Amino acid sequence: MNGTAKGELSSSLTEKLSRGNVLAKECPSRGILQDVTSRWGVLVLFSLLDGTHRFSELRKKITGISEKMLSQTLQALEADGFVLRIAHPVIPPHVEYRLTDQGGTVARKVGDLVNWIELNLEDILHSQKRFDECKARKES
Amino acid sequence: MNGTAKGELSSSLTEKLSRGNVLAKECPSRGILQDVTSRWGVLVLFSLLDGTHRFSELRKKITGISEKMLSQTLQALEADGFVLRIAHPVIPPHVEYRLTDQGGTVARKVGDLVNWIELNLEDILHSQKRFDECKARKES
DNA sequence: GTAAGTACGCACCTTTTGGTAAGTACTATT
DNA sequence: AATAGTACTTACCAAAAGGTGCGTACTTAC
Repeated sequence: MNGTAKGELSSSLTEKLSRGNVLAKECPSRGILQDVTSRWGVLVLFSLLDGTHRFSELRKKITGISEKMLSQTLQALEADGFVLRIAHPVIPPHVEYRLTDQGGTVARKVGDLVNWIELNLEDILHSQKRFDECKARKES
Repeated sequence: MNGTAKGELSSSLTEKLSRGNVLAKECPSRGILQDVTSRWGVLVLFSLLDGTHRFSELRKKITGISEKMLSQTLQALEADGFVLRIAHPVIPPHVEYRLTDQGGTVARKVGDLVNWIELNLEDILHSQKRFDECKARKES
């Protein structure tokens, strides 16, 4: 019921420099969020957490990603300033990708989430099964 | 070069109970991750961080979401055990949504990411502008 | 000389996601 | 008596995401 959307931080600190608001339809923060949380964006950030990788290394590491999607998401993350692209002018081409400082920060947050899901996977899968069975019973 | 993918945790702890691996194509953790990081999933979790909400409250809070998408993502999050749905058997219908314990944990991680992006939005937008200008110069 | 690897871009097509509008069943308000 | 609100679902359509295969330009290994 006060001016700020969430009670956690007081507006004096929060609104100093124009802060984004993802809950607002037109806010550009939604776009950034999508780059970071997109299907492949998450996995690329997560992969880059353990250091510099070449294009082909990422392709092998992230099973199932296509070249098109890999280059597309790398470009989006580069544009946002989360990933640094270093091209060595040699033949055959040699390009390296690594996280920027900002990228490291987001990647660690994303990695946190990913790790938690990986660890709690069994639990979650059980929940899903229970939910599905419950629904099936009601439909019969 | 050891058995585990990431060096952070030793395999003895990590692999005790079958842990997921998002980097593997067939791993069900990818599906869960998508529920959580989907366009609307993120925003629903984030919104529920400050307490129980009714359907129509969420709809108003998350600007731009359609009823269809809201109910769809709520159901996915409920199935995963992140959101609890409490239906009061009255007319007109009264349904409340809140985070489960597990849901609270993921939502806090998601919220962390969202807050960071909101706070650093200006910076990121500058990066994007620089990147676009750079690209435009090369194309001309 | 043929194949493979490097890091992509492009065109075409399919799949998934998401929006719109309508309907439901009932009540409370005007 | 008509309208709005509650929490949805369903059918239909548009838009976005994503996959496949091909091409590039050049080198190294077989």
